[in-house]
Amino acid sequence: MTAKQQREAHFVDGYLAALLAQASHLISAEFHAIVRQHGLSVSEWRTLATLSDGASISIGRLAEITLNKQPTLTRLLDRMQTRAQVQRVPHGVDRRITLVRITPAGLKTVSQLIRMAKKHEQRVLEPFGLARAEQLKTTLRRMIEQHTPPAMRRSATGKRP
Amino acid sequence: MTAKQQREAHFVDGYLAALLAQASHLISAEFHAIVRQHGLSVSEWRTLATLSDGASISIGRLAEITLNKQPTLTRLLDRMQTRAQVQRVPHGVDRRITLVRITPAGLKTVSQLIRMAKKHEQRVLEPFGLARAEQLKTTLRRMIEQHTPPAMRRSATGKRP
DNA sequence: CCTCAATATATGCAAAATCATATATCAACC
DNA sequence: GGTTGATATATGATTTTGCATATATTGAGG
Repeated sequence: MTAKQQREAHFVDGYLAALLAQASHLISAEFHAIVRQHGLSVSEWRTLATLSDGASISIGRLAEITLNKQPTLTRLLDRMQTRAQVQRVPHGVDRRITLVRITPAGLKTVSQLIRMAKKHEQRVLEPFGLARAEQLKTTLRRMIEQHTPPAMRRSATGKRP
Repeated sequence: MTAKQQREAHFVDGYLAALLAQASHLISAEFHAIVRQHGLSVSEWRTLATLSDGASISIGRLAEITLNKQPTLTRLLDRMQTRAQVQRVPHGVDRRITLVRITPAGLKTVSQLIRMAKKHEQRVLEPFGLARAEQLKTTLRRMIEQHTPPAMRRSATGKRP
């Protein structure tokens, strides 16, 4: 071991981006096993969870929330539409926009999963206590807000399609 | 808006896994733009950063750290080996294991990036202050530890190849 | 109106990821 | 030392991703 490595732990061990990615990956992986059992991919689960409140939302905005590139999501939606989990709905005012909404079938699938996700989250956060858990979420939310590019803030929720 | 949605914010807005994924994605995305400019994909950057301390490490372990599936990493390493950024090295004792180590060329590329990554991290954490930043990292580390499956703990560091 | 830059989604195609499984090796047991 | 189950990596076949770009629509100016 070199002198440098004695003074300082290995780069990746303390690097925030690496910690965030690892934590996100590990926490999600546990639940994603369940998601797969219900016949959904991770992106499909994120998509249905995002749409679970029943609101219509543009494809572009949906891509941002579900962390997909737009062409990827377009094709994902094609597949989900085939399985009747989501529907494309034209935007009433701006015809460039295609809105997406969940179908009853999709909602049925995702409702179960959301209940399980909440339980899983509780188990994950339990050892930290409520205060620390809230603090973590607050910090993450602040970080998200600070690093959301301005172009992304114009939300296309499509309340009036 | 239904009664339920009045009482309680939309599921994904408060869901820990979603917050972690969003934060991880946004923070990383900023730096990944720089990574791309240096001709590396995100997985390649993670791989080189992990190997940057010069130690040899098994392909399986490397896949865990870089959040890749094993077949994906095998093919990624093929490409990186072609570009002489990494080398495969046989394990001296267990011939099932193939160790990977960084080459001088790979190290040169990644060293620059690591310096920039550290500066980027500083900028990200600055608004939170040192105490809160450390607290965040501590919480993430605890979470990672608690959720690392036992099978993953047997580290194949390959100190004596 | 007409043009033109900006925006939103879709698509062709090449590259990459992934599942299932093959191959090779090890370790424990008889 | 031969058999068997476990472990580590590679590979074939297929699906998915994503870059670059096409298509469609809007909005602002002239």
